[in-house]
Amino acid sequence: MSDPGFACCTPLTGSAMSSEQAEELAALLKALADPVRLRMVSLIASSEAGEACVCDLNEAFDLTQATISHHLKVLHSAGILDREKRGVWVYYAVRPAALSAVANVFSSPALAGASA
Amino acid sequence: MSDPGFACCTPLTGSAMSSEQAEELAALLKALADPVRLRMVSLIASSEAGEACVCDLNEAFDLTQATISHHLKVLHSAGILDREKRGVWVYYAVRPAALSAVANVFSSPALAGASA
DNA sequence: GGATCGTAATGACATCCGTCGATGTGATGA
DNA sequence: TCATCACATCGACGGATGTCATTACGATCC
Repeated sequence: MSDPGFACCTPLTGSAMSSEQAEELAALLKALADPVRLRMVSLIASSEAGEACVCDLNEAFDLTQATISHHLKVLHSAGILDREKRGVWVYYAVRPAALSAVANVFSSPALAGASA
Repeated sequence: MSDPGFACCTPLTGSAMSSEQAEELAALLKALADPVRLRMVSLIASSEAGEACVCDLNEAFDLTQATISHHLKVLHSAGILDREKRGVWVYYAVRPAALSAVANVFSSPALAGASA
């Protein structure tokens, strides 16, 4: 198609990121790409015990309890939050590995190209 | 309402992340939370010159040129890609600051809680 | 100047996502 | 046992998003 006989620009190294890896990372980012969920993770992570129960989050946001629960489920399903039921209350805690995985991807020289 | 008379769990430190900051970061993450766009950024960043023209990306993905252009526009609008027209072709280059900003947020102790 | 190529913009469509109200469920306490 | 509390789930609605076909624009070449 069009076959100009020469490359229009420098060739890409090709390795880059596999489709599979991109889908995985995209799922993780999609779970984080929401202001409410971002603040949820931030709140939980910055809490003293590193965890928070749903009742606190319910008061921290101007949203319905159903919506809060929905967002927590999204974050839990993505592997970003751990869920633990203690007595009547349910506590959520951030899984540091998930967040550091994101940090690693975007601080890698292949993507950031800063240190190169 | 309900006034239980005692906190059901440990209090949150409160500072965490502002709504404004959360919206900004969410916009950035939303632009990245797509497998195609993730691979685009990866391809561009891992190219020899750190940039790529649309024609290359057109061949790298099994998508319409219009869709490719759309994704590039999203990434450019989010401040992730720089756009430069040289002759007939348009070159896109990653803006390292945008990616390192994401890396910084998710490697900060307030969010990752790893070093605490 | 006209034809052709590379890219962007537009409009349409299907699907996904955030939010809500209502309901369900399990544990606690009177 | 029954009422209440904490949380999850369901169904629905409006808006955002990914994709395409088509059109428009600017640069290059003959």
